[in-house]
Amino acid sequence: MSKLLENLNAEQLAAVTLPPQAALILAGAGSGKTRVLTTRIAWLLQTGQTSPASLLAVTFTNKAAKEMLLRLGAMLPINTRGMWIGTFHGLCNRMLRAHYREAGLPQTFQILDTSDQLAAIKRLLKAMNVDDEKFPPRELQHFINGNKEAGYRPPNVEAWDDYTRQRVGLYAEYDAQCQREGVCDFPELMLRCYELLERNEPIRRHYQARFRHILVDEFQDTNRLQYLWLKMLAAHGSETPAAVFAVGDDDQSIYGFRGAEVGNMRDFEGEFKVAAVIRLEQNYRSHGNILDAANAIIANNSKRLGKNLWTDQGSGEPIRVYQAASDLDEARWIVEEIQQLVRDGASRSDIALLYRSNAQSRVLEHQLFSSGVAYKVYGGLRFFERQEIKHALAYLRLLANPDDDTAFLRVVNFPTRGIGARSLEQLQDAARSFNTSLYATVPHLSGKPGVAIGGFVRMVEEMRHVTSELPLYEIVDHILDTSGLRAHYKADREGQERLENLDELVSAARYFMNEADQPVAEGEEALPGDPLSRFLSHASLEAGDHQAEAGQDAIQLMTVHAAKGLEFDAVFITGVEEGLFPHEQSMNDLASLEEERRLMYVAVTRARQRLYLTLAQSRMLHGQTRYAMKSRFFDEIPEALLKWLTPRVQAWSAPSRFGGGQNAAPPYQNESVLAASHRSPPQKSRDLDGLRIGQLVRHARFGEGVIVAAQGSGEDAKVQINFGADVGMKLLMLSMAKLEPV
DNA sequence: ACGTTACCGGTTTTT
DNA sequence: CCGGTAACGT
Repeated sequence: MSKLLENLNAEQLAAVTLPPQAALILAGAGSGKTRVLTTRIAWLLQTGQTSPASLLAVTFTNKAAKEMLLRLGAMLPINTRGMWIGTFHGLCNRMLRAHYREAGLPQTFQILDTSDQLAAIKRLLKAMNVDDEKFPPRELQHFINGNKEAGYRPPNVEAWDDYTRQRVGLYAEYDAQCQREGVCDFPELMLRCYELLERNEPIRRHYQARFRHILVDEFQDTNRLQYLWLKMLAAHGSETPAAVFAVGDDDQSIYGFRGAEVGNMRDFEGEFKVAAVIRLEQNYRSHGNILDAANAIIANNSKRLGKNLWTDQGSGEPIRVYQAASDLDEARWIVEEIQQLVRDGASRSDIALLYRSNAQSRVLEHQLFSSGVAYKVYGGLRFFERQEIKHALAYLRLLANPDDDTAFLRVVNFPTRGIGARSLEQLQDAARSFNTSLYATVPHLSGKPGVAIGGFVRMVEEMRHVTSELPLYEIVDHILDTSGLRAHYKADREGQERLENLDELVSAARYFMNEADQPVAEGEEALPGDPLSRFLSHASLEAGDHQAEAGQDAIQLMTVHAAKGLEFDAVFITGVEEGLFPHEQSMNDLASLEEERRLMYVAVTRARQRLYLTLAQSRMLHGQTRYAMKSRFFDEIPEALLKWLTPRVQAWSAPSRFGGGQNAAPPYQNESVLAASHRSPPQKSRDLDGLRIGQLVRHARFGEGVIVAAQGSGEDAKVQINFGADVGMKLLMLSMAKLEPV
């Protein structure tokens, strides 16, 4: 046991060894959060305070759950298989499969991912003849999910206006459709599970008596429904509540936009009567200057639970700032800097390029590519989301649950088998009048459509018959051939990769049987459901890696959101500009501005040794050049921590070019401690009082603005300046206006 | 049934 | 600017 607790600092030790009671651990970035969580579990088990079966640990992502299991397995000689450690949705799915009857679901209910759900909503609107201009499917999806995640069924939604009442009606229709088809969307898994516990006393009592310790990771990301679910499962308010051990960081709450409620932390502290909040503030990741900057930034937020990171590693290097003339120059400079770092011995995979929005990656990628620097972009299409994989899964879904209309429509005519829109319309009308699923309606269909679609149904029936006794991977292999999917992609000269992915699906099924879903050993708890249903759940709940093909040593490109939880030796935060970071759609109200600030805090705290902040004075966005001012976050970092690598700009502006046009980007000098690059000065140059296009200036009356264009020369020189939303665009005489470069 | 063209819209994202 | 979708034409 002592070995387990070795090398923990005082706060970590206190957290790990807390008595069984509600606990809130405020774990700052890089403070050993995962370590505390897993050591806590190991300690509870090793000291015999609890058994693997009476413990539940919940995370947000599969990655985090896997990590926890892995580390736990390394700490203790126990079999972690069968333990209730997983994501919120994964655990709910497990419970619903075990009690599908009580939950009012078919045994083989299928899970709709976000795009399936959208398709289902579109189909509903069409069937009900609802104008999708008035009720945009995406908006409706957001409405439905938002309500589910707040715990509201249609009757509970407060609808004061007509429009909302109509949307509530559609919400109800949508739920009815899902029920008819035997499918659950993601929030439905949570809500249905919550209601199961709420309404079924024996089941509720069973789990409440069973789980004596509940551990929650990333508590700041929980939504209202997840909070209620935890409260229910923990038998909050009863004589014998479970001990909930919640770990989180309010300063890293960056998912408010998708329903996360940081307020849950405060509520938890109050409602669960947390005796002592433990703060993990010692950071083992970053050098002092980086932490000082992070602390200084986040200190500007109100409503914090309060926390200050510190390190004993020393201040380290200053934070390097580079202000480029354009997004292209920014990218170029970064790539040069990276090449220098690599020459100095840095490993590419320890360098990250972070950005606020995905659109920014394009220029960076282009520059990396043309310089021959290996890089990896995170956040693309995932394996189980690929078109060909979704098609194959749709056949499998029909085998498991023929009432799944989403799956039916996806493949009834793919590969093409002469079933057109008109036939399907007829089928959908008939299904509506019979109130049966499409599949079940087919036998009632007469005429030519009946024959064509009947053929499809017979094919699926045949598949089901032939595969009924086969192991999972052979089922998958079989449907790929019988459905004609393989043949289809084989005939397509661009289908090679898709074919390979289909083969990969067979491998995934084989792997799933062998590894992820082994038959249970003696005394272990069996996972509910048949192998096929389990595999399909797995595919929906764990859509696969974010196309990060491992192996090659490459620069890591990702959004700041995607970087949460990761760390790198060197981090470049790019596009640190007003309007981009903070994003313009989040600059205007305090709550979202504070989320942007937390995002910046997350970004900064990713760096171990070296942090770069870069920005560009002009940037191509949505097809037009935009000029931005430096981000307000710069003003929140003590000047002494920053090292500006951009020298004071000397105006190198030729009148002929100054007026805009193709070559409006002003030349500049570049002087980096690391990568001194030499660019030839322009042929014609002229000092315009230290001003140039893209330059940020201050005007006595109008405040700060950006020079957008200029015209004329000498006495007649005029500059056009954008002073932001309040003042707007101004054309000023250069000789009259007193402009100060900022 | 499938290809072409016109339009729109455009943070962040896991399950 | 660029991708995704919808409507249109063959």
